[in-house]
Amino acid sequence: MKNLQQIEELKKEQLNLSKKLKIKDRIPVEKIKTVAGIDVTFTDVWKNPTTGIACIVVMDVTENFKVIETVYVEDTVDFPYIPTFLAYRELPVILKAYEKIKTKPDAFMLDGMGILHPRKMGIASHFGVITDTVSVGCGKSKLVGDYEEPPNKKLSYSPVYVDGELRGFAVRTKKNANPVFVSPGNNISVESSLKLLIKSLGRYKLPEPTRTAHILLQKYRKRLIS
DNA sequence: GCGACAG
DNA sequence: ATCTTGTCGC
Repeated sequence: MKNLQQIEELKKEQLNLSKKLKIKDRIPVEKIKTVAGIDVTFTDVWKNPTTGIACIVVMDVTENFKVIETVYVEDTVDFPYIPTFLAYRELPVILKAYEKIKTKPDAFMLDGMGILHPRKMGIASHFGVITDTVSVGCGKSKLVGDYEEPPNKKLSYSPVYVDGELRGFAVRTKKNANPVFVSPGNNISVESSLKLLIKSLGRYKLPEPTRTAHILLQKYRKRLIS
């Protein structure tokens, strides 16, 4: 567990980091070619501490999602999952993987939220601020915000608001599938985060970069524990 | 006071 | 997040 004092400290840290956010385009989405998908899994999710495994897959979204580079990193993780503090659990191992990649992708796509977070510091934003990169968060479920269910039609979407402010979109990436939630991590606008998500979509519900990272991790994990 | 709550 | 194959329904 974790004591209340420490949580309050981390909240302050998130608020401080949020001051460094740049929610505007560093590069037009039209010029983005390479997108890195980032995901994390654990050998034992119920245990603490446990071993976390991070995977980063760099791919060219303009060349049929051709994979350019893949890296994996294992590391001990000793921080529980606490809603709104996901970064403190998963970011350390992710940063190790980040240091390992040799190519410099135009943008990063993470599993989870960007500024669609109570303090605008979802894991994608935290990552983007720490590394000063273009990042986007795309999660399978909502953490915070108000929105209306988008129509059941491929690529329909609806805005998600927090404190009356537009923070992201609920996007129906596939017909008959629940919407995903996209928001800027850092160095990109809310509208462009939606454009990049759409640009990163293949024939599945989840964007290819994170979907691929997730699949590769499942295989890596099975090989590791078996 | 009660419910909600990324992975 | 993970345990797990086939099966039902839009």
